[in-house]
Order: sequence, then C-alpha cells, then structure tokens
Amino acid sequence: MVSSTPTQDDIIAALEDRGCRITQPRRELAAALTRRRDAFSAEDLAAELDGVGRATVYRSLRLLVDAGALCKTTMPNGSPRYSLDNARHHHHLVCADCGRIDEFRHPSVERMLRAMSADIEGELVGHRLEIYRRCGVCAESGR
Amino acid sequence: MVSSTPTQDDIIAALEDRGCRITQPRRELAAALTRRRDAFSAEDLAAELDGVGRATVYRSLRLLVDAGALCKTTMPNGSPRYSLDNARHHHHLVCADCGRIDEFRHPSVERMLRAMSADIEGELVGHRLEIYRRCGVCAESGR
DNA sequence: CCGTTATTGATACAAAGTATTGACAACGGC
DNA sequence: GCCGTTGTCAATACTTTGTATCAATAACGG
Repeated sequence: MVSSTPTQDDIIAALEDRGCRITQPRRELAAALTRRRDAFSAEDLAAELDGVGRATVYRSLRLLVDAGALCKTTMPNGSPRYSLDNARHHHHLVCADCGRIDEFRHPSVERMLRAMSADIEGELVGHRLEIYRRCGVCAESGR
Repeated sequence: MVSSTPTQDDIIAALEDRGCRITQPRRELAAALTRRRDAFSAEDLAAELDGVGRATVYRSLRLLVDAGALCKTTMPNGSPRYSLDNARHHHHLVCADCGRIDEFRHPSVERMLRAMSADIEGELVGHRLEIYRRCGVCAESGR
C-alpha cells in the first residue's frame, strides 16, 4: 500500500475501479488535482478548468471523494475544502490561519472511538473529526 | 452551574450578558426555542416565527451559538442543525436515521486531545467532533 | 465502426446564509 | 416619563456551495 501523493494515473485508476468512463474533462481535472499541493475550494478548481463545466467539476469531486481519492474538510468558518487523500484512514489538521491541511493518524483517535462505543447506546456508524491549530509557519510569522 | 435545559429567561440572559438589546423578535425566538425539544433547521424555525424576518432568525441563531446557548451540528449529509446547549463542554451524538441529537461527554475525548497536542506541531485552537450512530429507537424500529 | 448509454455543459434551482438599507424601537440619561 | 442615540429590524438582493434537468455528445464494448 503506497501512501504518498497520488498521481494523475492513480486518480484515473480510482475512477476506473468504480466503473466510470475516462473522459476528457475527467483527465483534465485529474491533471489539475495533481498540480495542486494545497487544499482548494471547488469554485477555485472550476475557475482553473476553463473548458470544463462547473457541474462537471462538482460531480467529479463527489465521485473522487466517494472513491477515496479526495478528502473534503471543513474550515473553522464552515466552508469546505478538498485535498488529495494520501493515506488510508486519517483525520485532518487544519490551520485556522492559512487553511493548510495536513493529514494525521494518531492511535488515540481509534482508542477514543473504541472507548466510546462501549458507553454509547446504539451502533456507531461514522464520525467527523477536524482538529484546528495554528501551523508552524503561521506561528513563526507572528500575526 | 446548572446543566439542565435552558429556559427562555436563560436564553435572554445569554443575550443580555453579551450586551444585546432584548427585542420583541428575540423574545419570540427564545420562546420558540424552549418549546423545541429536538434539533431543528434555521429555515424550520424561521417558518414557525411568522412575524420575524428570516435574516433576523439567522442573526439571532449566530448570536446564540456564539453566546454558547445553542449548538450547531452537522448531519451526515452536511446539512446543519441547531439544538439547545445543555452542558458545558461536550460533543454530539447524531442519529444518522432520525436526526436526533444527544450531547455527551466522555473523558476519552479530552484524553485524546491531550495526547495529540503533545505530538502536533503548533498550537491547538479548536476541534469539531460529531459521532454518528443509529439511536436506540431507530435500531428497535427495524428499518 | 456502430450503437448504447454514461457523461457533459448550460441552465435553472435549492439550501443556508450574509450584506445593505431605511425605518424603528430599546435602553440610558435626564 | 420623555428623548436621543444607536442597535436592531424586515425586506430584499446577493453569495456560496452545491444538485436537478435535459438535449447533445462522446466513451466503451461488441
């Protein structure tokens, strides 16, 4: 299991695996995604992909989130951001200042879920966890 | 510190504490809130408050969330719900079927945050955690 | 190469808010 | 108790983040 940044081919493969057709717009989108090293909004991406319709961008983002190739994260103010998915199961460290998103895995998260499931009535079906911080860069740069 | 369901006066007091004026619309809104035992959408509440403008409902909800009298929670599909805030710090158990929201406190959550803060670069400034489950009622009712 | 059918782009619509603005009504001072 | 200041209101327009519709197109499978 490789856990480094996915290439354009990885993204295309994720779509193929789900039985999707590999169309020109999807190829362009995949290329644009691999060029992005940061988290981005859907509108940003749509603006960058001139020939591709807005609806197609949103549809493809949803596909890729479902396929596990992308993550959708929520900023402190509630607005959504997308980022490439590098690893298996993880959560997100979101910088409250610059919006930078890092993935992280910490055993304490799974431990917490296990501990809770023992004390919670009913069956756990999922969770949502974002950790907001000030990243190292923002902390250094004063502000 | 009382941790039971807030009364209309508690809600009004939360606004006074923030230096807000106690207006007729806000009184009506506070009354409507205490009548609600479940989680609700802003539009629902606005529809119920006939004489009160939609913008006023949204403004007041934001005020009350900031004041800590209300919680804003995210359903699995991403749509927001508001509910009265009963206790100090807590997280939310959201039923993925019926949308019922319960508050819960579990020491493992704070333990997790402490454990993580030791391993995370930068300063933690907040977090967001929702636990999705099937509540007892929904589990029993088959479906 | 051809037909089927998923996909596209355009457009309209929806949900959840925020910004603007002139009118109004709380509250604080007297 | 009245008055002026100014926070708040209702209405409306606009914004953001999508989803629904639909006729036209282009992938893929045979």
